[in-house]
Amino acid sequence: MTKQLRDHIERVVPLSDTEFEMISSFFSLKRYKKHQFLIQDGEPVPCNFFVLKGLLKLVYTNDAGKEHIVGFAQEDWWETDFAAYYTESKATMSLECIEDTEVLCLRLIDYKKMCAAVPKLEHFFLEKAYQGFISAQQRIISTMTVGIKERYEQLLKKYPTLVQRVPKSLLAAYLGVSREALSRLPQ
Amino acid sequence: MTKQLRDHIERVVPLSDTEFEMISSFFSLKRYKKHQFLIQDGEPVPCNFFVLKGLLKLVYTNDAGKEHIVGFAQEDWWETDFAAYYTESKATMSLECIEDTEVLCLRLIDYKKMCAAVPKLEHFFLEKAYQGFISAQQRIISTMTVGIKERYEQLLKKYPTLVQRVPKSLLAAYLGVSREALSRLPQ
DNA sequence: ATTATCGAGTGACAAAAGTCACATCACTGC
DNA sequence: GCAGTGATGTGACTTTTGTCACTCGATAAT
Repeated sequence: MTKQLRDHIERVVPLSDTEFEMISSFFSLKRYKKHQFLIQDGEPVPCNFFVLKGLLKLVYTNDAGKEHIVGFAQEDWWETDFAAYYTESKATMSLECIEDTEVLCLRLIDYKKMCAAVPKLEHFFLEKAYQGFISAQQRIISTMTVGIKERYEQLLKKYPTLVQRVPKSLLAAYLGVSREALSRLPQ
Repeated sequence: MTKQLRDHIERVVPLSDTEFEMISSFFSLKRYKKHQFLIQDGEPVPCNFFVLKGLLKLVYTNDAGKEHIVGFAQEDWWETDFAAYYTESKATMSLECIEDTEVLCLRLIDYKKMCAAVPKLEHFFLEKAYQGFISAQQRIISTMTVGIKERYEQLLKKYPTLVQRVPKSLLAAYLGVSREALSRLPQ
């Protein structure tokens, strides 16, 4: 069951059986249906979520009520409103299922206990944080430097499987353009 | 001299005198003049830089030769082409002085040795990485959800001192718009 | 089976921003 | 002092993108 999580962590830091037993005791499994919310804008953020199966969207809704996709999360990805999670404040985004989804939930208290119990996990999360930072910075650069068509092509190249699971209207909301603009791309 | 670095680190993790002595032995002080490059696009990235005094710009230049500002760095900020630094590959960006600048340089090998010698530093860098990720994500949201005027106002509010030290043409290149568009904002 | 709903494409028009050209002002270096 | 450079603002025009309205086809719900 949680072999998936163990494999995921061990791609960065090796674990003994007892270490992983300890780790897995801090997570809880939850199942959500399509259209259900894991995080509601304006409410506390209960967990950081590790996706076992399914697909999520992290959505920021502006004052005008327009939805912008901050990120997607498919199998083996972590997702949450990280700023709110880590500072224990209210969510500014929502996290919603695009498909029926199974996640492992990690509360902030348990994250801290877990890192205290197995210190090498801080190294794992450091690697994840570096990856997240690099990805975010590359997305900023992509937005600034290339047109819609190339951004869409970069997305196709980087996440080919994800693109096929997500409607184009949501991809447009992720790329920061209207669905019409994305629809009008040559080819 | 390096009290500045110690204070900076101790805002996250407390250090003994011997720990800090160890830490400071891994850094080297360098001075650069306005217009000098700390990182050249296409070359290896020697260091992660901690700014003691001065002001830097991290620049991505696209195929058309247009410059885009990925970030600025003033006193007590860390800056480098992180993706290239951490993976020991060639830089895709340049890091250049906007003012005469003093930095503490940390090579990747020394970063690793230092973290091995003083493990709690991984926690410090984890905090920095989380901050960097959150900032980058908020910048993405800002770009997607609000117009130029509000982005500029958010920048003013978040980094009031920095804005005064940087020409508006560079701020425009940071915000992702032409300098004319920024210049034409009402008020 | 027949309504709804959703995803997707398209035309017409408006709004926003980019590009190019030019003018001004402050500062630097000789 | 004076020429050169860089920062800034502005007008004119073009290009891109957003918005609104409509259509079509596939899928889901009853």
